[in-house]
Order: sequence, then structure tokens, then C-alpha cells
Amino acid sequence: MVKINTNEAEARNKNFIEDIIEKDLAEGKCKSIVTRFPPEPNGYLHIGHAKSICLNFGLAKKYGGETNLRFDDTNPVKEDTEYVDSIKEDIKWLGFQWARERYSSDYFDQLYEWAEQLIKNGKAYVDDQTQEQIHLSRGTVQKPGILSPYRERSVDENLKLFREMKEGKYADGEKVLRAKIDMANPNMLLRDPLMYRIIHTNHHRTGDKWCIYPMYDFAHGESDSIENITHSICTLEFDVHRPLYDWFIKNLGIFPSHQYEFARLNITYTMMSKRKLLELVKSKTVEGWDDPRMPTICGLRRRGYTPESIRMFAEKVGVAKRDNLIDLKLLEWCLREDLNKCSNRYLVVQDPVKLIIDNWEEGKIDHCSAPKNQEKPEEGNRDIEIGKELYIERADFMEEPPKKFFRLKPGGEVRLKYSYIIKCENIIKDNEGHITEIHCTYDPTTKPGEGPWRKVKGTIHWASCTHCKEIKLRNYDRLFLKDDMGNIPDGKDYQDYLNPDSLVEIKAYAEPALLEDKSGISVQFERSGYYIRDDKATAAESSMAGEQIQVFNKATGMRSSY
RNA sequence: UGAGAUAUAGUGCAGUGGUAACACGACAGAUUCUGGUUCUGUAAACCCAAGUUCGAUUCUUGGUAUCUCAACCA
Repeated sequence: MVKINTNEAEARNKNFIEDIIEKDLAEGKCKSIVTRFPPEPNGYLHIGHAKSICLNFGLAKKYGGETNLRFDDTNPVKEDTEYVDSIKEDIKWLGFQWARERYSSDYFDQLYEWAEQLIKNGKAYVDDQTQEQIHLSRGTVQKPGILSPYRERSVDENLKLFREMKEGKYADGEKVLRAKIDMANPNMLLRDPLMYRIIHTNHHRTGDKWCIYPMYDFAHGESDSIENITHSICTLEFDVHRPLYDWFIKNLGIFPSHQYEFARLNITYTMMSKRKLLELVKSKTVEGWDDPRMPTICGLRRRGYTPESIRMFAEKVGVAKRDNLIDLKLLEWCLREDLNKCSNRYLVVQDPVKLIIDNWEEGKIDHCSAPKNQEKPEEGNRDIEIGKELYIERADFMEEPPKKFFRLKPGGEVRLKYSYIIKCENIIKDNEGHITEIHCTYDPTTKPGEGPWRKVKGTIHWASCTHCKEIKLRNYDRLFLKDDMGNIPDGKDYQDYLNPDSLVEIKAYAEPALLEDKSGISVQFERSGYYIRDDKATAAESSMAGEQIQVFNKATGMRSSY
């Protein structure tokens, strides 16, 4: 019953692309759909790409179609096989499988042939102008451009020149092939756009076979067409390219792929510019593309994000055409939501203050029993030892508490999680008024499972001084300060915006079981957040997603990252 | 300043010629050995103006705001 309601809700919230697809299918415009994910292999995939991946693969899955992975490798100076490999790995990790692996460079021969066809039809010409001249003659958004002096060359001359370009007779920048469209069109993209340029550079796949390379606009739609892509889905900034996309397909008379645009993902405090992320990597500001503070897929993976949580996030942010800014907390919520179902939880104290149980018998050690995993009782219990001296979280005690403070306060009672109820008797401070010891008494009749249950308002976590292990955590705080978008203002150095708390090391005290945890998945701290298994570090060096996903920071007055 | 896209609770995202759903967030309550999870409830939105209409958030027109476009990048 509940399930049916959920499905109805999902059906109601169909996005506009799903509407288009359903209409196309119903009208028989296509028998089944083919989508594609077309990254340029010039960087690592980030969370913004994840939205596109989930959309493209998700749509195909929902409507029984297929998705191709196509590398848009038309610019050899920026691209590299390292990026190809990482992209494939990240997509697989996200849980998707492409139907075909393709490259724009697979189509260079076909594209060249089509370019000649346009020349023969008088729709393209070779231009000898310099880059500067072409730029100036393009006009502005308000003023029409000026016709190139080479625009009316004969078909034969254009053909001859273009073939010579291909044969390497000219240097980089000496000549280009342009489509002959309309130098006065208000859409700048239609003012005789470049189709081919000369680049004498080794290509990561075709080597030295080519010295002319097609531009994005002359490769993308054509590649879609070759692959019979029915729905070519890209981000909004390509919206102005659509008339050109359609122009080439129409003038070539090839498979009519159609382009649809959606708004790209923006997340607060998160910088999603590939160029700037590359800068951080090159300058060694971060450990690499997979630094846990990076918004890359591999960075999120190292940070402890699960594929499921990222897919859930992509689903939640929706698909539309208006600009958006998603709160980073939503991404964290998705992780909590997923982790809540499976993570192991441990008692850990990050900012300790000593607590002494005055009426605890000297040398006595008691054993507490706690479930290994709350959601999986079948895994049994673990044993935690407790003694006279403990550490508790400094924030769990307040000398002058506000009215709704449920944790330890002078004269107040709280339960030590999985253990006895204690009462605060007095506190000891140093000369500066800093609390150094909290003295309590315990009620021996309140051990869980022994005697009647007594309820107190607060439960706090703890670590036994003589039994706990010291662990080091790395606080993956956000990388940048100030700018919501994580962007570095133009002309400014990113160094000025680096967060000094980012990646600081924190000492903490944990129950020994934490170090023995071999589950390999993220675990949740009792009370203080999540403990994220860093797949590049040993357990003791593992990291925590810090305060960014702190569960209980609202009422505690703990420092917040946002 | 030319062209295009967009405009619905705090944030996202649906929907309708009869004033609006869902999710996250907020707030309140219940359960609970986590201020978590779970459950219940509350507050909270149709950019503006004119027109058409019995009736406009929806249609028309005109504004306004935001984003995108003048790379031999994608």
C-alpha cells in the first residue's frame, strides 16, 4: 500500500525529459531510446557529471533503452588516456554499464568525408584569415559580422585547400574550414562557425594520423547521429549550439538526433570547474584528483560516499531548466540515509575531558554489552570495558546549561551509553577556569539488563581511559572559505581562500573494537558523526567526514562547518 | 545595449482555467539506551502589471530579474 503511494508520487514528479521521451515513444518517433554520456577526457569526473550520468543511464534504464559512453576527444592538446581510464572506473563504480564504448576519434574519417560533402555543396569554405582577423570580423552580439574575403572561393579551390590542410601542407593556425551560414545571425554560433582547425599534435588514440581536428560543433551532433542517439541530453549552456547542431544534421541529411538541455548542478561551497580543479591538483594544493576534499567522484569515494548515496542525490536534485543551488547538506543527508541502514557504530570521544566516578571501586573493571550493528542484531554483541576514569566529550557537559540541555550538568544525571547512570557531583578547574576533571557517582543498580530500567533524559558516549585506543582522524572540512559556490574570484589566488581547518588531524579516543573493524565500509560514531573508511589509509589513519555530517551538532553549540 | 533560456514555500522540484503535490530543511509532539533512526503533526510559495474570462498561478501582451552566447575549448 505504502509502496504504491511512493510509486504514484514518483510518477507524478516526472521530469520534462521523461515527458518528451514518453511522447516520442507514444508517437512512434523512435521505437526505443538511445542516450549517451559524452565526457571529454581532459579531467576527472565530479559530482556534476554524476547528475548527468544518472540522468542518461537512468533514462535508458527506465525506458528500456541503451546508453553509450562516448569520449569527446577532438582536441588532442588537452586529452589523455589517464582520464579515459578514470572516467570508465568512476562510471562503473557509480553502478552503470554502457552499451558501447565509443570515441569521437573513431569517426574522424566519416567526419572528414562529410566536411568534403559540405564543401561540394557550397556550404563550407577554407578561410586563410588569422585567428585575430576571424575574431574581429565576427562582430559583436549587437553588430553583425563581416564576410570573410575568402568566403566565395570556388568549390574546387576549397576542396584542394582542405585536402592540403589534411595532408599537412600548412602550419597550425594558417587555415581553417568554416561552415557558410550567416555572418549577421544574432546567434554568434551561426556566424560561419569553424569546423576544422590545424593542430600538429599527437592524439592519444589516432597518433599522428591527423593534423586537422573537427571542432566540438562539427563532431558532437554527427557522432550522436552515427550512433543513432535519439535523445542527446546536455547542459543549458549548449542551448545556443542547438541551431548549429540541427543545421549540420539537416545539411548532411543524416540520422536526426535531437538535443535537449537541462540545468547543470551547483552545490553550495563546492567548486565544480574542471579547470580550477586541475589547478588544485597541479599546484599540489590537494593530494590529487581523489583527495577526499575534492568534489570528484573518486574524492567522494575516498571520503566514504557510497554509490547508492550519490545516485540518491542525483534523484533528489531533480532535472529542470532553471538555475539551481543545492545545499551541500542534501548530499550529506543522502549519505546518512544510506549509511544509517548498514554502518557499524562505535563510541568515540574527539574532544575529551576526564570524568572520574568517585564511588567506583578502585581497580574494578566492568563489561558492557553493545550490539555490533543496530540494524543487524544477528551479528551479536561486542564487549566494552569500563573503569573508574573515563573520557567524555567536552561538549557533553555544561556548567551553566540552557533550559533544554539534556546532557551532563552539575547535579544532573545522564546514562553512559550501554552502561550505568551517573550523577555529576563536582568539577575541578585549573587556574584559568578550564575544566580538568568532572567528578561523578554512579548508581550500581542501573546497569542495562540488570534490575529495572530507569530512564534519564540524556545519554552520552564515553571512552574508558585505561582501555580505549588513541586514534588519529583527519577532518575533511571544506576546502574553501567565503564563496558559497567555492569559486575563486577572478584575479584572486585560490590560496587566499583556502580553509586552514581543512584536513587537520584530530586525536580521538575510541573503543578498541573500532580498530578491529574489517567491514571496509563507513561506520558511524555514536554521538559524533561518521567514521569514514579511507581506502588509501590504514584503519588508524582513517578519516572522518568531520563536522560536515555531524549528527548532533545542532543543539550542542559545537563548531559548525557551514 | 542584440539573441536565447528561465521565473512556484528557506532549498529543490511537480501540477492545474476553479489558489497548489512531493522531498530536504525548520518547528512541535510520540517512541527510543544516540538531541540519530522511526512515527505524528504545524508553519511556509505561484516575479510584477494590464488584458481575455464568471474565475488566471495557468492563456495573451508588456515589464522586471537571473543565467547563457562574441575560444582555432568542450
